Amino acid sequence: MTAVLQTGLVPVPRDASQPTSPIERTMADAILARAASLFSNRGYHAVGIRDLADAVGLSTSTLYHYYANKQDILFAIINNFLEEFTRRLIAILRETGVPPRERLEHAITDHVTLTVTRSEELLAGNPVLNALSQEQRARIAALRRSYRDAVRDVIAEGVVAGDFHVEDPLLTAMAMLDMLDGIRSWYHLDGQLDLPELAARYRAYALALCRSGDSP
Amino acid sequence: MTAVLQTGLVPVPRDASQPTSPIERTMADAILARAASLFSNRGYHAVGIRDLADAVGLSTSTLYHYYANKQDILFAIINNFLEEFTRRLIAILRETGVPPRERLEHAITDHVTLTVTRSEELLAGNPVLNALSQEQRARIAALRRSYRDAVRDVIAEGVVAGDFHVEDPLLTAMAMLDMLDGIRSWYHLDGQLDLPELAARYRAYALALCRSGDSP
DNA sequence: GTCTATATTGAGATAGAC
DNA sequence: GTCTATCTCAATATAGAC
Repeated sequence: MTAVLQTGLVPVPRDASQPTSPIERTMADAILARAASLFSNRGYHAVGIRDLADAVGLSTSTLYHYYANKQDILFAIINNFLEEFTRRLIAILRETGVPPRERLEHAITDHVTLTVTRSEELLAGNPVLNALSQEQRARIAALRRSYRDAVRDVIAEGVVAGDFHVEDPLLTAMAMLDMLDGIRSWYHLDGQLDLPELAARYRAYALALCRSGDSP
Repeated sequence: MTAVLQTGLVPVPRDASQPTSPIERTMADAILARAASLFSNRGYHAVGIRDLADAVGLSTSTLYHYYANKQDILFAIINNFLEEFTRRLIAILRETGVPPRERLEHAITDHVTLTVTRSEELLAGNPVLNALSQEQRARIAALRRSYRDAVRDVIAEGVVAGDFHVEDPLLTAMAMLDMLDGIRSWYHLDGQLDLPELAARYRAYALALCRSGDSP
């Protein structure tokens, strides 16, 4: 089988002085996209190099032209997504001139939306991380930690502002993120609950957590 | 190496008319215990049959005397734990003569405690489930569903009693369980937060979720 | 950049004796 | 019930030509 992806994806011949040619960039990205889909549906270990090659219409050797090994493909998927995710969410959480409560609500909305719309790239569940190298895991952990801390900070600011009441903003942040991360394991777009409604419910849940110190 | 586990584990010679002899029961359980530990620490796929055999001091052949394959060992661990877990938790959630709110609080306490004290057996994270057969997955899913529904019911009862205020008790239950399940991925007993305190915090979070319909 | 063909390893599982 | 020895096969990865 010839490379089915190549056909529509080569836009224009381009300057070859760049380290990575446009077509290679595109192909590399296509590999990631297909791999994300397969890993997400069948699980990382259940997907072989041959499955990946078939899915993009390449031979296994050619796959190795783009990525050194299967592990690197997994890492690229997780890291690419998490970099974008973290950057976006932290920007929201730290937006100046917006009260903490609103920043948190925006963040929840975005988090839920990204979780639902890009669930295939969301492979950062603990068990697959075992397949990564120590350095790779450390990188992922650092990204997640920076996001978690940003959530903690916005909660703490809300407490200072008198809007929130919690004992331990970090623990509250972790509970909140676990709650949000769980969505990916059961939510399907074709269900009864549409995305805006889902996000609205989770905004309410998140705010409730931020006021868990209120009740007796 | 001889079977290190055998020594202390054979209590008394017993009637052999039973399908499973006492020693076999004990050995089978010992295999599960070691396997749970290995799977939990290194991940199911990263642990080989030989690792398992070494850990219990048996040859691989002898392992296959107790379990038909690796998959069945995984299933036995998950299913045994989840059966006990579900039975206990549902009993708490349905205790008669106790108001919904208290039942929920007891359940959270037990859930958190079991999560922390028996984390090795808690392998029911989505990715490993892929390694099971369809029937096995269905069994696990049924157990989890029955627990989830019991939580939903106690929330709904609390709403009727006027103690809780939520739009959708099922969704609230799912958010709550995801929040609780997340604990296992980051909590370690040697941390600053001890178990009673952790449980107390999560009781407060759970109650807050049950009143998420209060706030504006 | 892509292929065909193949090397290599390590896994799960089994045979058959004791 | 337990062992030693081995089978079988699939998976990752590579060699080398085009």
